[in-house]
Amino acid sequence: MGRSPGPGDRTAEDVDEAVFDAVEAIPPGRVSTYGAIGRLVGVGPRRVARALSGGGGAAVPWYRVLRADGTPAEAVRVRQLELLAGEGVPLRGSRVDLAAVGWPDERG
DNA sequence: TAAGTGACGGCCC
DNA sequence: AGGGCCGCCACTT
Repeated sequence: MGRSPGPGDRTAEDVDEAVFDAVEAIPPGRVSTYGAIGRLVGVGPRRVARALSGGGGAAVPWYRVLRADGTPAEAVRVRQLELLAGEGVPLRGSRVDLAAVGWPDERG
């Protein structure tokens, strides 16, 4: 008892669940980043990637999560760009314009 | 126990 | 704009 609260308090499953929940909150046609989701959930970006790599279910729009620079993860790049295009997400070359469709909108 | 790996991010050149 | 380097963190070997 008496141990200070920390990230380790949540089980791995709880963290995964929190990540999935945050990703499901991304509106259609908008996108987010591993770092942004991580900040919402309270974990690092690599932990977010780890959670998404495990699947999470068909209800989780994993393809709406990109790298900080708007580029998709290499491992799923083709499929991701395909799905994003299907939602009408505007692409600048091979990267998404986070300033335009990024979520949450962090501009003041 | 140590070393390697990966759906990352930020800084520097 | 593009590419390299290092730091992070949890998991695997």
